[in-house]
Amino acid sequence: MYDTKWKSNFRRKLLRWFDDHQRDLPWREHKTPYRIWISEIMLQQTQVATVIDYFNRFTKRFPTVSTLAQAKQEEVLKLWEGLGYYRRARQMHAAAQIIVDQHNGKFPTDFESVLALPGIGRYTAGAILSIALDQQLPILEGNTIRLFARLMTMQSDPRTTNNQKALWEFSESLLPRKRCGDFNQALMELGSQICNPKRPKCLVCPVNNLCMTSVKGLQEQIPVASPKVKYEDLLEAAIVVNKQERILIRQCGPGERWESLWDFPRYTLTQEPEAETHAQLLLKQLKKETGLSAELSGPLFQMKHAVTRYRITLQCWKGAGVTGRLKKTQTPTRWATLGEIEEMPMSVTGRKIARKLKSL
DNA sequence: AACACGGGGCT
DNA sequence: AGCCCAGTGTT
Repeated sequence: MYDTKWKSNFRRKLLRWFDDHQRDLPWREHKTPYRIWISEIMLQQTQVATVIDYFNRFTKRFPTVSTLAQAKQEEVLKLWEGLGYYRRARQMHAAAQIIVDQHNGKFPTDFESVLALPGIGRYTAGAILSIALDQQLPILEGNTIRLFARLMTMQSDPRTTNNQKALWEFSESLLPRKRCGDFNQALMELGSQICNPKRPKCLVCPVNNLCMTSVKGLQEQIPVASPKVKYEDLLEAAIVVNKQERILIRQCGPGERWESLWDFPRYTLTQEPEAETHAQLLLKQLKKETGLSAELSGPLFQMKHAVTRYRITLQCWKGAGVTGRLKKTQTPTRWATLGEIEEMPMSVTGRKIARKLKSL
């Protein structure tokens, strides 16, 4: 079934389709390794539509490896604010400095060196070098997993180790000799525009007659779904502690969610006892961490959000009548005005709280 | 092999 | 309310 003739048909039809149907995307304008790198990191687990504005702002401010390498981490994170998976930004910044130090400021062009950079795994290394330099390297990610699973009529969970291995091999076996970058992009474009998860558009698919899943009508069965993650409900509280015009904020440390980002003092509440108890609990935590005493009026407002596998209800409290001196804390902590907070990289909920305060 | 890591778009 | 998204790194 996947003989030489099948493959050459597949390549030809896919590339022809791509020539006519590829979207205009900013990282497709000039395909340098640097620009493809930025786009690929941003696109990890993040949809194209979300990335476009971030990519344009980021490459405008940091057009080259060395401009990125020289930047303060705060500024890099600020441009990343809202994108999520902030480790991507920190690792990319670190990688830029490695490229300056160890590769003479030129983005490396051999697979092993690229793979060795922080934040770059097998997919991203292959994507950068194939798309920017047309190197013959396979890719495998969300779109292609689904596409290949259907082409192969894979009857078991494509995310198991064994099936991943088979999918990588399939991806490699499909590569054309030339136009590898276009080919890899075409695979992903087809996966996102035609071979989508729900109700794939097989009627207009350029390779529908090469796809046994389409021929047999098994689109809803393949790919086999992975076991689903269950959400856990969490109750958290954030405290807005005012002193004159300034508000207490802290920088999240290693091991915490939102590492390196700024946030309001935040605590997890075990269950939902009396509001009175919560207030006392929060005050005790605040005192313990910062040495500050305060009164609590609130909750001011509530918001719901989801991160990773948690559904979080966040109660925002307001502290008043602050006394005591801010002691040395485990993580950087400081008093900042709303104007200063605007300029700092914040967690998304921290940003929402700040905006809300501004409107009050 | 299982988890942690974010947030938003879409059904 | 789920599912999904141009994944990587750690345990």
